[in-house]
Amino acid sequence: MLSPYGLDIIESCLTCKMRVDRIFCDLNTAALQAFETIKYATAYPKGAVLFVEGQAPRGIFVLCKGRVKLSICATDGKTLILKIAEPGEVLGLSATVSGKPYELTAETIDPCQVNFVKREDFLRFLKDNSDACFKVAEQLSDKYNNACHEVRNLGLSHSAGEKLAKLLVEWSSRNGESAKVEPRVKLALTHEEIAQMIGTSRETVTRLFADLKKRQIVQSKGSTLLIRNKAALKALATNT
Amino acid sequence: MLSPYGLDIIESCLTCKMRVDRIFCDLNTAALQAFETIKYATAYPKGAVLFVEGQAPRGIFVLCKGRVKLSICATDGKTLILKIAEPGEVLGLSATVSGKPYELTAETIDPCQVNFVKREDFLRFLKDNSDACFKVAEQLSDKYNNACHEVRNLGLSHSAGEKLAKLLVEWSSRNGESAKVEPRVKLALTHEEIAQMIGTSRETVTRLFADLKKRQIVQSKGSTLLIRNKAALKALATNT
DNA sequence: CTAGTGTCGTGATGTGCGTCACAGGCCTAT
DNA sequence: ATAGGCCTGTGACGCACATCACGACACTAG
Repeated sequence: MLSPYGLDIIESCLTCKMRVDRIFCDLNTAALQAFETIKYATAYPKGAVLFVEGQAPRGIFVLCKGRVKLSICATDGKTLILKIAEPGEVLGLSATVSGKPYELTAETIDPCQVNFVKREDFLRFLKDNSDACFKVAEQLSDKYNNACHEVRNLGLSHSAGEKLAKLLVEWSSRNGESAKVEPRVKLALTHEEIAQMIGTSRETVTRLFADLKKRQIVQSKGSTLLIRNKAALKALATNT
Repeated sequence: MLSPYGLDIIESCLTCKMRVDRIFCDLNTAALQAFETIKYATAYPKGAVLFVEGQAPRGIFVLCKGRVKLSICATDGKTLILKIAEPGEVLGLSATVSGKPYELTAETIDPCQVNFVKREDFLRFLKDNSDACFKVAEQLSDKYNNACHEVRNLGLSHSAGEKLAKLLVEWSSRNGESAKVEPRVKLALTHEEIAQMIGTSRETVTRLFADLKKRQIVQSKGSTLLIRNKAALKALATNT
């Protein structure tokens, strides 16, 4: 089946291939079937907003395909991107559990497929499935962990360069850490967005990249970034 | 009973007076009794370290009395205080659930009474008590919420003054928001510690306070701080 | 009483980076 | 081909804040 946005739709969580270590995808069959009955499989185009920071929680969004940008935003429009969510992640979980407003804004940056579950349905589901409930706790722990890292990176860095180096190190180690080939990072974001991830200005990011290139630490090749000297990058990430 | 540190010990969670809206204190009796059997009631002097960031999780610490400073720390010794935990809070929860290392360091700043529960015992308890499991999810959501606020404050402020104002507004609204009396804040922390809470230097905090006093926005009276002009403070907290 | 330690207050100095301003490159639309 | 978007690159300028380096209290210990 093809969605309106040119996406192969994953029909059912029961047959979803990405079950390994995905939340809600490795539950027992009974729970999965219960989940099937309450979820709404939906598709979004690129640039769609799943929820906005401050809204009352409508429910959870299980991301099956595509990436979603999670950000917070100040009154003056200044934006901070917290993370780019990948398939398998559950969005809006903590707000849905606690009943407090969504803490962040979620916006698709690819065409996305999403399973939505209404809050009441989801809470009932949790009450009935203690396994799922425990999984939720685990997932929330992960999110908390993530947020702590974010705080650490933002709060304990001495310079913008350090933050950028940290980000690049993190990205490059996510994309398969094979010691042999030169690590490379797909730059899917603009300088503006990178700036928003490390809490600095676009111009500073541009300048920092220029500096890294001049010092032979990285080298850009189209839209991918080769990391020529990972040791130096790591030094920048911890030092200064 | 009196502890080694001059503390009245709360003997049992079954009779604990602070049950209202405290996690684990408003469970059903069966669950509470199960909890009783696995918890270790312990007491710590001021300055004791409950756990250190990076340690493998030993278990959870339910804070019953006293305050605990939660912080993260960079390799160079720079420290960021995330929050001061109050009685009723569960510390080390997310690490214990996920099995990942503690994200922060917890250090008592008062003599404290704490109920400790070993990780294996706690996980077993959660499997057997789905109510408790749900409460844990709620508590984790709260923590996540908190962390998001921290990120917002650190990442979206334009100046140190703005961050300090935010902190003061938050403190003053916690201490009973009675519109009539002039709001006041008990300054239980040194300038150094306040600096660590907003990610700036001690000298900057001192200068900011001097400035606030000169502008008649606050006024210090011993170790408490009167807020003479809350509107102006709030303006500083959002503006600039 | 004096020495020692922790906290606060304040000046001088340097710099990282935010901001403004503009120029050039690439892509789509018409 | 031309125009109008986005994006990247660079220079100039100024200021907020870190850092260093003091001196002044307050409090405890001996």
